[in-house]
Amino acid sequence: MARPREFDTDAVLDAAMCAFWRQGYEATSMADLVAATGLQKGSLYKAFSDKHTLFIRALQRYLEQANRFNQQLLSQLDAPKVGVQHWFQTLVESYGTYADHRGCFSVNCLIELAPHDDEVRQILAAQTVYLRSLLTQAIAHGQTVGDFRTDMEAEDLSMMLLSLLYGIVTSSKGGVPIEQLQKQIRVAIALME
Amino acid sequence: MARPREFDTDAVLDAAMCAFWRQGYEATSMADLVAATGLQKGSLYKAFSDKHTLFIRALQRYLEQANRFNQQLLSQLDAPKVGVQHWFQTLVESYGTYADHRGCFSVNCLIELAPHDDEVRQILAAQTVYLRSLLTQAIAHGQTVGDFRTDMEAEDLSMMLLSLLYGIVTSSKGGVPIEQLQKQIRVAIALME
DNA sequence: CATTATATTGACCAATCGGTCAATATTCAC
DNA sequence: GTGAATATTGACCGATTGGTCAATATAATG
Repeated sequence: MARPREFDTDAVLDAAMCAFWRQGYEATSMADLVAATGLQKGSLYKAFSDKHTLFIRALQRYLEQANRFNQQLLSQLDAPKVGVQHWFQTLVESYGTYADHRGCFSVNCLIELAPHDDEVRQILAAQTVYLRSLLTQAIAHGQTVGDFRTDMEAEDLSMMLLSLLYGIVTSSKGGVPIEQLQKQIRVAIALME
Repeated sequence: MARPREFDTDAVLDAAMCAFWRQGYEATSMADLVAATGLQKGSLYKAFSDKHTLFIRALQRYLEQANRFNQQLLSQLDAPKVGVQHWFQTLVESYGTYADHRGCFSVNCLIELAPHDDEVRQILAAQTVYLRSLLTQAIAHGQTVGDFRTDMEAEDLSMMLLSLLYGIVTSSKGGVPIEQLQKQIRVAIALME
């Protein structure tokens, strides 16, 4: 018995996510978001309360999509080493080939917001725990089938691999060519054999 | 034959650097810089032209100081493995224990500015080249004395180690405890033996 | 002391910031 | 069609943004 929404919430969140992803939180103005989403300012505020809430919603949507990918590529692998390497390569190829060098949204948020934004920090901490559990499981499985060295704990190897991922996507923001990024993955995987 | 400066340029640059380091470029206003440096707005503009120029000067000063440290700890090591590990640990201990989680200024700049600020990107690219050369040299030396494995190129190992450093300081911004960061260094060094 | 040259100061500026809201439009239930 | 409920619109707001500048102060030179 009321007027229905004219826009698709998910599409609007995707557009906002893209803007925040490329420019960061502070550098993205409400005017940018109006342009990116196609909504009027008032509609944005009516639907999402304020800039920060809209940002959190966009971040959460990003993580949901990322985790669908992570879960798909890291769970129940027949060939853990190849699987982990493929997951890593695919991520870096995706993040490292955007012409606008937008990098990884999670890493961008860690750097720009985590130190002073409790909500963002908490969301990203939970994300790290989840991703690490997927990665640790894959590596531990790989150790049982001889894919990875067993003189180191799977927990420690997964932590290192995750930090390396963060570092590689950081390098990519400075314009390091994709071939150099890919080579680092091969080196890291080789060190874990 | 004219009135002399009342302030010390380096001290002002240090104060500005600290503000940019903690809050990022966009989130630091000229009002913040006035408060941090103790100068009046007009004096800041007279001495440094504009916000961006001031930022570049602060970044350059940061890199000079960082490279004095890097050069001191990575050149002509009698015990390359211990030396590299010590350099790494000292950096991470420093970056990972600031109460404000400011992280590494270079990494912050890579994430926030490198994609759309040519000057910053160029400065950081040169910095990466320099730091990598120091690190590669130390590792190559270590290979000749049996400290590091020789089945991998020193170039590749140094690249990986540098990315790992970037990743570890990124993790530190999310509040990962220092012990976990230090453990990653030990694991990485062990993998290189 | 007068001149020259630069430094300091703080009032001032247009533009933009995030955010609000009254007016209008649109839908469904009756 | 009427009324209730929500959506959309864009003008509007005070605060803050980066930046300017005329007035004043301070030094070295002659």
